[in-house]
Amino acid sequence: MIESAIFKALADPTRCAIFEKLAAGGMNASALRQGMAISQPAMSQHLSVLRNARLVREERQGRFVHYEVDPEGLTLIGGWLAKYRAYWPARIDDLQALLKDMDP
Amino acid sequence: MIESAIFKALADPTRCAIFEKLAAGGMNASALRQGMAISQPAMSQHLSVLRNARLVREERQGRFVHYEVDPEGLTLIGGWLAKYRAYWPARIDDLQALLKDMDP
DNA sequence: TCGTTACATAAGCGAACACTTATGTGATTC
DNA sequence: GAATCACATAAGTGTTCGCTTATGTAACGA
Repeated sequence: MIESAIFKALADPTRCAIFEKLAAGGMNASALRQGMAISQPAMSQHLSVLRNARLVREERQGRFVHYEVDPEGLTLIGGWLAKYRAYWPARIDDLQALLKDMDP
Repeated sequence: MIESAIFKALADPTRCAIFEKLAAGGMNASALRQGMAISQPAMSQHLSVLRNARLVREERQGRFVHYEVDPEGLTLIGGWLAKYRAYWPARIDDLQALLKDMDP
């Protein structure tokens, strides 16, 4: 099942934090480690999982690798969520308000 | 981290399938097992995980327990997704169209 | 009350997971 | 071309996960 793969990628708190950090701005793997008690191989493995889930994408920049949020993963989750819109609460308006609040 | 808990609940393909089945209509645990090669304790454990993640809620009906989708979990995912709306693709309109398509 | 039904919980086991240390690979600098 | 830096990969290990069988509990019917 494809959908469970992307959820599995987000099932780990460390990967959630990495993704959240990247959402605040793309950066390379070393910069990501700053302030996170995590080894270099662990970070590399987490990024690999996030990349396979299409939550993150990479771009070689010399000897650095720039990582950033891949909108594709978020779209996949959005699509999954949309399948169950019938069960969204009446508070869906609240959610839309939240969406507006999140606008830059 | 709270958000990773709900993703962990959906990280298992079997639980994904259970949730999807419940989304098509609430039913009891025995009915859920129909057509799914899964033992009774396994089903019970999966439902427990989904319930703790607020993806599913239960209601005692005699000696049956009726399970149904809990909108709360979907709202939590929606809230998580909303945090990263800045990274939603320009195709967000496509998603909204998809949302409309999903309307009953 | 006795048996059955519907479900939950306990305990144990193999597989997957997240981490570690060690090593490999590719790009820059000297 | 040698050393170094940024990162990936390999191999090993403790923990977690999802399953199993066995047992417990609550509700119903005879």
